Amino acid sequence: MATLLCDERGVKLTTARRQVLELLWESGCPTGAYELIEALQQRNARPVNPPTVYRALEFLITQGFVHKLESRNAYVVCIHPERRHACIFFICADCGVSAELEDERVADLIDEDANDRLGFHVTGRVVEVQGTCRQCTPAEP
Amino acid sequence: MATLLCDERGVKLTTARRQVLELLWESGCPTGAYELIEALQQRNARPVNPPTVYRALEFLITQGFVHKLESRNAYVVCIHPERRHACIFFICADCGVSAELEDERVADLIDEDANDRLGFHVTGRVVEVQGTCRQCTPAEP
DNA sequence: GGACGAACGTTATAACATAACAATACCGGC
DNA sequence: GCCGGTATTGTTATGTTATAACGTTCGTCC
Repeated sequence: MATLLCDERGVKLTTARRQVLELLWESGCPTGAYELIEALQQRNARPVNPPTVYRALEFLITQGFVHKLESRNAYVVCIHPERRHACIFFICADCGVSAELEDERVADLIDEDANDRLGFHVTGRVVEVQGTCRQCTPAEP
Repeated sequence: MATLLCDERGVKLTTARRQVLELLWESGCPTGAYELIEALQQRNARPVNPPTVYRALEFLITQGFVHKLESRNAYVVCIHPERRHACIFFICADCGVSAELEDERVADLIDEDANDRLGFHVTGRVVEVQGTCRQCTPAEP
């Protein structure tokens, strides 16, 4: 699917980029750059230097295939890369899994605050929520 | 003021902690830990190692006197440390200044999403907005 | 004044990220 | 084909942010 989107957009999903994206899909949760470097190293059976992975990540983020979780210094695949969106990340402190949710209302409130109260021109938003996911929260009595 | 709050809470605002807080007040904008190390070094005319500043920051954050801007790896004083609050940071990409705003509605929406859609138990929120502040935004015609 | 815990000093290193430049691959026109 | 320009990758080095581990000091309580 990323392949299709890249074709449409006239950009190239090269081997390195595709592999990093695959690794993030397989991982299923936020993953650090150096974990990716190691995984890529193993997959290709040869040394991989940081810039390789960081460049791939930069590309994938620009294309909207991957998000960076600022509060974790970790990277995670985007669940709907086909369109721009205002998303919120819920990151479980226990199991490490992150859930991505779209909520325009939050973005709208933020933009409203920015405009009305500060005269601030918004270009990007980071909304990350810490806590514990359903699986890791003991059931209520 | 921080002194008073610390007394009330039975915790100590030691010299190192007070100095870091002062430096952040004087700086007036988000400041990196290593900038603080350097500034503290100058102020005290002797070497300061990272743990000194990081420990002070940890304390100040715990007490609510300082926030960490995750998207910047920078630290900034809190404008109302006397109570817990749900705040949003607006960070100017141009001049680097950050504005802190309180908006319960955003926090409520996030908690609502967490509860209703994910069964996620929220313990903390990071809401940081990138953009340009009023001063740095050219006036509209 | 000794036991205890909190804070601090010191050294080393872990973890995250980018600069700079050389080498190579890809792709259009000729 | 092959040339030239551009995008991408390789490589080396280094910059930046943060913490581990352990010993020392300091204040306080009995």
